[in-house]
Amino acid sequence: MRELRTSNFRVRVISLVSEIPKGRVMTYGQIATLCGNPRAARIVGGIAHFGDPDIPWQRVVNKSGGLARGYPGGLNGHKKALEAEGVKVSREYCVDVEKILWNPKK
DNA sequence: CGAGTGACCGCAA
DNA sequence: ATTGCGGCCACTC
Repeated sequence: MRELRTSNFRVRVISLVSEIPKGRVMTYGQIATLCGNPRAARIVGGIAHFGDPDIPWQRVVNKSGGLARGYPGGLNGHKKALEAEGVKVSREYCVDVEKILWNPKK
């Protein structure tokens, strides 16, 4: 079933991130890995930067649990967005990734 | 079609 | 412990 290669990767990432429940976050590396490309973590961020208004990219953080660098508004905007979702963000823009890391397979 | 860029990750000094 | 560099794949222009 690889006929839909129309940016299959992008569709996969979007679908995955789009299914992240409120109060939970995922790391770029994990998303990329679940997508089938553990080295495509950059692509995930790239797709987010290009635009996908239907996707809560705010729930996507890096492996360090830190917020994205190029988020519109800065880390403070991203932090606010996560807190609005019920995610506890440290003042250093770090989330309890070990606590709220969401696993779709589970 | 080709080239450049990127919201990352991992390792090395 | 901290900082710097490269690599990888996909997306856009």
